[in-house]
Amino acid sequence: MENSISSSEERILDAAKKVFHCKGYDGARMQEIADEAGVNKSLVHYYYRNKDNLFQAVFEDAFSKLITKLNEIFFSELAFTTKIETFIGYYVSFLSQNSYLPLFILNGLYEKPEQIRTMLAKNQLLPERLIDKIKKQIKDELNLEIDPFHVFINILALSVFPIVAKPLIENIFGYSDEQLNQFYEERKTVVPEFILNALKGYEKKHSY
Amino acid sequence: MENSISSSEERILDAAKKVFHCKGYDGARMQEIADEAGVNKSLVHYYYRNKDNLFQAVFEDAFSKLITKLNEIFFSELAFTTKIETFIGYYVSFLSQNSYLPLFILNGLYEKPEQIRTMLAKNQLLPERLIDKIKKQIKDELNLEIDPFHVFINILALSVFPIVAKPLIENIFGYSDEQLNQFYEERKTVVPEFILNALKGYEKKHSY
DNA sequence: ATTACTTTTAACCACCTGGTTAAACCGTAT
DNA sequence: ATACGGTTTAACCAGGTGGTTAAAAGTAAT
Repeated sequence: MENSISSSEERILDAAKKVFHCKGYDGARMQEIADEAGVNKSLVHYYYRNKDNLFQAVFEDAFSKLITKLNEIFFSELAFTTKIETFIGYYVSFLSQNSYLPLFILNGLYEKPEQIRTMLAKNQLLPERLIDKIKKQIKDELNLEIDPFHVFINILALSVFPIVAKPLIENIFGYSDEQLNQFYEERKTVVPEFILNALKGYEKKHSY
Repeated sequence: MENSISSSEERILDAAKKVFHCKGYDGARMQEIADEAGVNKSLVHYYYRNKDNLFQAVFEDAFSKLITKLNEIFFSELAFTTKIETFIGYYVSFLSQNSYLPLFILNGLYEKPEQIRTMLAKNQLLPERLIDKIKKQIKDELNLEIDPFHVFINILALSVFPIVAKPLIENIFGYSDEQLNQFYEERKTVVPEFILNALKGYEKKHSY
């Protein structure tokens, strides 16, 4: 019973993910989602009252998928350098296989920025703690004088941007799918190396 | 005469920029653009036959605005280290004052990636030359063994991502407008420092 | 078989969308 | 004055939009 009940509902959610991820909120059509799920359009409204509700379900799923793993890795007991390697390895892999996700999320955050904190609460996340953890590790393990927040954003930027800019890289430099995947594969080692090299530069005292 | 003719057309284009930048192609309404420009909707169709045309005009403007300056700086005769500082300083400034632009462009590239090369041609840009130039400078001036393409993407990532992720930073870390601007201001020095520190790590021989 | 319930559908609706058309407007040269 | 060119507008349209409704189909207990 539960299987057949949720089967339709799940198929609708899966269909909604496909369509919303690719076309965004405004570009998505309820009819297209219904077709993709192989059900009547009314059934979509039956399970998710309206477009907003359905979109939010899709968005929360995507957001928590990304943020949960991030949180998990950064709160683990790994050494900071290992942590960076682990994070980038995982994120570049996951994002390059779901390359539509980050842009989808960034767009959603622009449109409804107020709901971020609600979502953080739902996933029991406290960003301040995360920064504190990074700060402590940078100081205790590496003895660096650098703003941990900039480090965190840099790690994120170097991992996420190349995925978001996929069509740019693809077309400007005429990369094939294979070449692009190789490029992402390379980044799993290049980026951690790049970051750790950068951090070494802060071992001595610095002023800015 | 020319002033009054172009006045309407320009006001329409300006209005279209505002609306498309914020709401994207699908979210934008021709009526809203007309209202924003203070003209009848038919006049929008009179000057720009249809929505696609108008959007393309807006997109080309935004794209060339960003790519032209990038090209100019990277092809200048500055030393590579100065070049990085100049580029990041300019881009962070420009983008933080036009924070909707990069996401707008990235979305456009996802939707119509095939037109990138057309646009590059229009602006007389050859990406291969750009990478060659960077490659030569990295080798001649700094004697580094590192893939110049990754360096270029890293520079771009560290400059652009924090702008694209503005609502994330704003809301996750509860930054006010002032704090956010200060954060961007800091990045003008932090990011070049970070990159140059990273590059130093490649001065000796490396293998990967 | 009947009942009571959830799931699924076809038909429908009010509204909005991009786009068209034909007429009005306006400056200017004749 | 009027005829002519580009400019601007009101009115209109076909097709699509999210969403509703009421009836049908399925399911399980009695």
